[in-house]
Amino acid sequence: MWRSCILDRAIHIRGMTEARSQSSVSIAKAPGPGRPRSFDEATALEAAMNVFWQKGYEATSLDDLTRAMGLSRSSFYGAFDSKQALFIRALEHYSRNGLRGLREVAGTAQDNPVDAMMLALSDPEGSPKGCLLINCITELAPHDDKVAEIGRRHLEAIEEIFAAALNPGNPDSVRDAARAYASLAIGTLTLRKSGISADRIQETLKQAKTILTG
Amino acid sequence: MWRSCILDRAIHIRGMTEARSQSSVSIAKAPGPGRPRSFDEATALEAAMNVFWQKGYEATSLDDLTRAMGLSRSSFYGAFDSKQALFIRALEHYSRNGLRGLREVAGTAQDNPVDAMMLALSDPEGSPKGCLLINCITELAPHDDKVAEIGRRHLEAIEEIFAAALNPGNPDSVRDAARAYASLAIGTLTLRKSGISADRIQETLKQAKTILTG
DNA sequence: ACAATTTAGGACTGAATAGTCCAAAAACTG
DNA sequence: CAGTTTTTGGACTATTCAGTCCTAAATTGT
Repeated sequence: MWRSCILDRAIHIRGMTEARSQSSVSIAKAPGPGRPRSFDEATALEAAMNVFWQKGYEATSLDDLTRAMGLSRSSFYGAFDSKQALFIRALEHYSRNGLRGLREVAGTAQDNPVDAMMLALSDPEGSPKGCLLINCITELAPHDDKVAEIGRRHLEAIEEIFAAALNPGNPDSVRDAARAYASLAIGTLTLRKSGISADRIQETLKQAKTILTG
Repeated sequence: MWRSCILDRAIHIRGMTEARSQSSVSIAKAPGPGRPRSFDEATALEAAMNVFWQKGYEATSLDDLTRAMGLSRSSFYGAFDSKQALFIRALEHYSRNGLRGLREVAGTAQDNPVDAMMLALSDPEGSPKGCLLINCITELAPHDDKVAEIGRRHLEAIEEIFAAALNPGNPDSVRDAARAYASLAIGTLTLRKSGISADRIQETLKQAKTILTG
């Protein structure tokens, strides 16, 4: 459903048969008695994630969320405990999907995984929404330990994928280089957000590549 | 008064003789009749800037601002028209000071201006507050044209300084390389914000340098 | 069909928000 | 000193915020 930034290529796991669909985080609940939910939790989570992605955490109101998710306030608080808790779940969902997508990119383009990863991460084609997690690190990490930790883990995972692509035999030897590549990708996302055209980002990456490899 | 991120090394222009001190943006007002202000506008602006820098725009309340600036609400609205207007002035103040500091760094370290700029921009020593303008681009640029424009101009100016340092004779020929350096610096700020230690940032920059120059 | 159980709708709450207003005080000018 | 102008403190307002609560509706098991 949501494209842009290959880091988060959809996949959108629907329920296996019908109603057992659930967020990959929470354990599926017994069908039990009582009125069944009229919404899909995973879909709602994804809708919420997109709102956070577009507006940031502070600027997103509960009305924004319930509107986008198609939920009443009761259902919202019944399924997700609070704005904060939902936010954390959205971040984790994003990170999980993004890392899977990135590994897929690195694995598919075995001729030049680093270039493919740079292109996917900086996402020059997509809308300049940036990366949700980087947005949130910038907005919240200094004041929210949980966000900081999720962000740090996400970035470390990206570095690890870079390191494995740079030197599969001995990834530890290229940790700093991997971090440099990650920094470059992150920087281009910010440039893109400031309004610089996608073409220029592409040129910048190409240029960086020729400098980096001599 | 405010250190961290050399991009914004203070300088703190106080009034020339005594009371004529004023924000470098607004024109000094005639001393005229009436009760004089009990605060210095430039100092108050700087205090406000630091609050925005620490908390971001949305998370900063008017009480936060007036407390930090030492102003009553009346004085606040008398001197600055609104939270938004003050914010824009703070951003412009920051950009002006930061670019001056960066030019100074580039000019002083004539043996290796690029390295000096990278170090100053990524500011591994300072607290991980990041760069105010980059924070704001990430938080607001997609929804606020004015912020986007200030941010874009700031980044373009940084690129220009890099280009001049890379090839003083023909800066236009190294525009993309300059942008690559700027991206790298921006990326390290985000890494730093996520909690990665200053030492690792230094190592990453050193590594990037050896890759970049062969 | 009936009791048990869960969701849904939306009114409601208390706190926090940006911004306004006014009376009193403080300074300059004549 | 008197009059004018400006600043100041803080009370006030209208709106929005996240979160609660209660009633009605929908579904299950027996």
